[in-house]
Amino acid sequence: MSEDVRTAILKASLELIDENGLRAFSMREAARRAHVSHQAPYHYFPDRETILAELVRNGFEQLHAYMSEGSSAADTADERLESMGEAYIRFAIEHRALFRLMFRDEMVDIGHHPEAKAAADRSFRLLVEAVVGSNLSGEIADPAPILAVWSIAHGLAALELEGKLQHLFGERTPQEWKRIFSQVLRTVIPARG
Amino acid sequence: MSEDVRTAILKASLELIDENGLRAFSMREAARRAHVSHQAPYHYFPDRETILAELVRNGFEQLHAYMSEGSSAADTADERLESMGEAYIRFAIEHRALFRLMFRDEMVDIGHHPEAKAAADRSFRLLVEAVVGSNLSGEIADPAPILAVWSIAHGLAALELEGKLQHLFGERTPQEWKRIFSQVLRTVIPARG
DNA sequence: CGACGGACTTGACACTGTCAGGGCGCGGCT
DNA sequence: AGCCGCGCCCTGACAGTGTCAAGTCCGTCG
Repeated sequence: MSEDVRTAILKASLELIDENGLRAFSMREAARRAHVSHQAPYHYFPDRETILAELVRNGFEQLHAYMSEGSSAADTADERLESMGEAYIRFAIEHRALFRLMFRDEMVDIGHHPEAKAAADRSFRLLVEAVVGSNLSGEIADPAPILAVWSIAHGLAALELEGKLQHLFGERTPQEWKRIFSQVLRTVIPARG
Repeated sequence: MSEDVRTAILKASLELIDENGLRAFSMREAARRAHVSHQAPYHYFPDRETILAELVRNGFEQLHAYMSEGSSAADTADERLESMGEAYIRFAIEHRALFRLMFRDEMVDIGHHPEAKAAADRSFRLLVEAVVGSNLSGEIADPAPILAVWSIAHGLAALELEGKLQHLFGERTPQEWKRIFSQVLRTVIPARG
């Protein structure tokens, strides 16, 4: 039965940051929403950070799903990259607070939470494979193309989330994000097709 | 005399986040370091966010100085972009906590702090001019090149700060960052020189 | 001299994360 | 049957936080 309480706390925590941003989360408020005492969460998580780490893990698993779904429908290698970049940005926009949490070292030090780290690594590997073009898991010969794709997708997502882009252009649909991403990418990786 | 207290509070606040990260800042601790009571800061700033907004403003002015200094020593347009990108990343690495603060919407909503916003806009314009190649202040015809440069520099900086890159490669000197940035950029903007 | 207002103080409130120390019910052992 | 232990959850306390309210001192001006 106790799994109910555990999942209720996680659910409440996610709702809090989803609805009102990262600052809206607190252990006591999450406990309140789960209809338990303010100490009940400590039975399942040693501290606040571990609750957030669990959200981060779920987040990276969702991101993985977004990206692999996006890329699976693509034919060429270029289309795969475009779809993955668009999926990355779409995930960030659809889960703003969670995305921020996933990339906030001081809130969740991923080195202390192996399961979250593993999920993050799986997402990273998906991206590497899409760039390198095979499921090779050995050394990375030239990191520049990977960095290019990742930093563009992450940079666009971060700047958009922090409100630095919408005074340049207003709201954007996922379709438009895909175009923007691939346009930026092509400004960079031209001789591929 | 009272300007002393004001600057002492700002100095203490910056030291706090510099030394121990964003979470280390609190009004009361800053007041303690400035040897004033916990309410003295309220005489100069209406609330916590406004103190941080002042740090953000100084931060963007520093970033502007980094970038203009970097680009002034360059001859070609390409070199200018490389130097500005390197300066952007170098600033982020040398002022980790401050850089994060500057791009954290929920900590400092820049829309509520016109001076901070103005400083941010000046930095942005510097980048635009370096990309477009003139001091034109009219419409932006094609945003893709600007987005490319900005998102790559910002993406690299953000991923590095959040510890996502050093397991790929270890520490990097500014020289190496310049090479990485221009390499990534050239993977993207090839036919320029 | 006395009122005033700027610069700063002490005190309080509700909120937070976390430590300490309970209680209650159920399973297993003697 | 009686007791013990333990999983599960609770109440209580503590130091820390941001901010509101009210007070004190002191120089300036009428």
